[in-house]
Amino acid sequence: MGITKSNLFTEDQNQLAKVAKVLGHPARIAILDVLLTAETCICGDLVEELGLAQATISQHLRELKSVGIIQGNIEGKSVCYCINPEQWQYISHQFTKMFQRFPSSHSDCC
Amino acid sequence: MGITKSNLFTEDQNQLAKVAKVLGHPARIAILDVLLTAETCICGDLVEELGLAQATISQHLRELKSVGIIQGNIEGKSVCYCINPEQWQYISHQFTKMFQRFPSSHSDCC
DNA sequence: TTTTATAATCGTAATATTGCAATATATAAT
DNA sequence: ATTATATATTGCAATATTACGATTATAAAA
Repeated sequence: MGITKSNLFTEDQNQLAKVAKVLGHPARIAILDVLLTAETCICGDLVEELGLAQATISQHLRELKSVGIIQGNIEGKSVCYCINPEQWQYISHQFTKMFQRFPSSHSDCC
Repeated sequence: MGITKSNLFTEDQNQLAKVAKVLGHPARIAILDVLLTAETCICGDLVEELGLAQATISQHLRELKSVGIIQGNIEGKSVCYCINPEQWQYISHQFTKMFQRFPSSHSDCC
């Protein structure tokens, strides 16, 4: 086994899970933290900021790009990464929609 | 390797990533969907609703419980699962806080 | 007590993820 | 053209996850 049975679930469920999975690593949250904090877009300084090898950072960046939440633009011999505004909003909305389905005024159930 | 270097990151980053990781599987999103939809708390009907084996569902439930987002109460010989209101709110707030750090009126950067 | 029903746990195979060194690629500088 | 710098990709070892059959634990029912 070891393979997720995506066919059992809806498109929405698979998509939300995929984004959550990408957010499910502290290095990737840390990368987003850096991109959110820096007023200007940070490039490969990420390798110095976080204490991971260059190859590892590059891999995490690729995963973040895979769900479109960040984008990278080549700038000379380095690459400038930043949040992708549209996709950030979209993903934010998807999570918010789910969280809001549970009324905040809900007493304990079973 | 294969082991996440949690020591490199902040407590907040590790915690948010941990919750996101738990949400990062469609079966677990589907379980939350069921719990959000059912007006009353659903128990092991989850096994029938989703098409996964009982052992697999039980494992996913344990992971959801591990971050406190759901709770299970023994009811006779079955177990009633439901959303944990306080933790749901807390987790919702953590995600919202992160998403709101990026101003919605942000033009493309680099 | 024995049986039945429900859910958790154990053991295990298949697959995925994490991390890094080494290498490849691409652009800038000399 | 050669060298230096920055990033991506490849290959691989260690570890984690997914899924399920088999077993165990618990409690209701007979």
